[in-house]
Amino acid sequence: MREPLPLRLYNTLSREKSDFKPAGSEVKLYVCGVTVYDYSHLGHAMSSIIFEVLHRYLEYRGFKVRRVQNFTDVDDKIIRKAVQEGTSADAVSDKYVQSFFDDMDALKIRRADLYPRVTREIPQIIDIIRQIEARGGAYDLNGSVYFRVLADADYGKLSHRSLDEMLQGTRFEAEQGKEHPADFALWKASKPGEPAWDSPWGSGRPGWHIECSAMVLHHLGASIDIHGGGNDLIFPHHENEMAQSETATGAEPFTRWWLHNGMLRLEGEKMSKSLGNIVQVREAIKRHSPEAVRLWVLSGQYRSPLLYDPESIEAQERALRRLRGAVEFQSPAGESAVDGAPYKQRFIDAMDDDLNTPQGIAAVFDLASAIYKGRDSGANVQAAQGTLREITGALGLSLDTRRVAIGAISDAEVDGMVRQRTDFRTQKRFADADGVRKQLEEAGIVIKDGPTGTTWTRL
RNA sequence: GGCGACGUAGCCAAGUGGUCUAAGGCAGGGGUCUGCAAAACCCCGAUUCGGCGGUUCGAAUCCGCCCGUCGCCUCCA
Repeated sequence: MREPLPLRLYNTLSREKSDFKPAGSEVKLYVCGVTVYDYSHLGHAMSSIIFEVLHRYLEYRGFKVRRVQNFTDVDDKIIRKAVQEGTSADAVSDKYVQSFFDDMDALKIRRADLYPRVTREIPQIIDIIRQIEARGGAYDLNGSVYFRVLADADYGKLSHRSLDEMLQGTRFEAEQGKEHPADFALWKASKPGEPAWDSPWGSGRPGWHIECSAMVLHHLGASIDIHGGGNDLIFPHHENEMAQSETATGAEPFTRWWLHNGMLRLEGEKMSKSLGNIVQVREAIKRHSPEAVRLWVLSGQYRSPLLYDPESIEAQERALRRLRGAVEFQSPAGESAVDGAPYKQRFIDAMDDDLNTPQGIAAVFDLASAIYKGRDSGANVQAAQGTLREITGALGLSLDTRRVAIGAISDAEVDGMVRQRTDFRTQKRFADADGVRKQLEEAGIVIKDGPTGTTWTRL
């Protein structure tokens, strides 16, 4: 196999693809997680799958990776929900942190190495705000602290907007006394009944963006390799996060590669909690297998928007059978082996080009096809089957699992019924044989009569 | 209003100057296997890339205009 080309990743900051090389011995990867005030939806799943696949692929290409994904567990919506439900903000966030893990585990998304939570990082947050203050990047206003955008000469560089452009056509919240309309809160003075912590500026809580800065700096350092999230976070969240972090540490760049995934849409609109057009993960997994959801997400390039359509996921369910079928059979012991290497090379080339998963998956299906053809001509395809498992594994796609419905009949029962049907067939009692087959079909078992006997699989 | 992305077969989706008379998946048609079957395997599929001009020896790929869809500018993966 020839020397692989370097992995290239598209960077929102530079607006172009460039050869990826981590600064140190391990890739520092931070992914913006969810605000835990409700059940997660498929958009969160999409983002989580994409950055998990990035993690896996980096490892596949020989990098060591440390992935950190945060939970934002203090926020207006959490507080509001706590009030509605007559409970505490902690209780609300605990509940949805747990449900996030349950959902992502159900989707077989490999967990990050660390999941920090804002409320456990308050001292670090206060430290950073003090550093920003010390560098003239912040000012105190009635117990709140604001970031001074004019103190940051290149503010706007991530979202590629000047302050003038940002102000055009938009009204920033006219907070009394702010030096500039785009100045944003690093620390919010406490209001009665809200969670609050002591600080040099009085009792209060962190602003929206500062938490991520603190968690990145604390757990990964002043400059990280990759920062990921949905493209709806580019502005203001990531823009502000970068401005704060670079002001606090003086280290530039704060993030070497900014990666943003496209939005999941429902009926042409972005799926979002505020629009109310969401499909919760816990609903989706009742209907779809984790593998099908993953293949569906990866069927598009991660920067493009993805349209939710249950039929599309269902189609992946059928496509998966092709892949599973290609590794399930025992290879003929023949000599002329099928060479998986060219397919693997195509896969790597595609993935190296900013994770072109659609193209990578095309190579996967072509390899499956070659395996089937090899089998039919009696070739030894064992090594090729291994390659297929290897490259699907790099996508986090397991080919060994099938949907087994709760209360499904046992393998032994199926085997018994299949034997009985074979007896009927031997006796040419086809009506009885078909009756058994129908029964099995209703239980989700598919019968296949081949030259070497009858096999069955669960759908 | 400002900034940006996209429009490729019935559907999803790669390809961004010649190897494209355009990957891969789903659906559809034909076939193999089978007692009949099968959601299993094999074969077939756009002379064409939203529209109109232009650049070029050559464009789905570059430029301009138009039409359409979407995202950010406010909480958001």
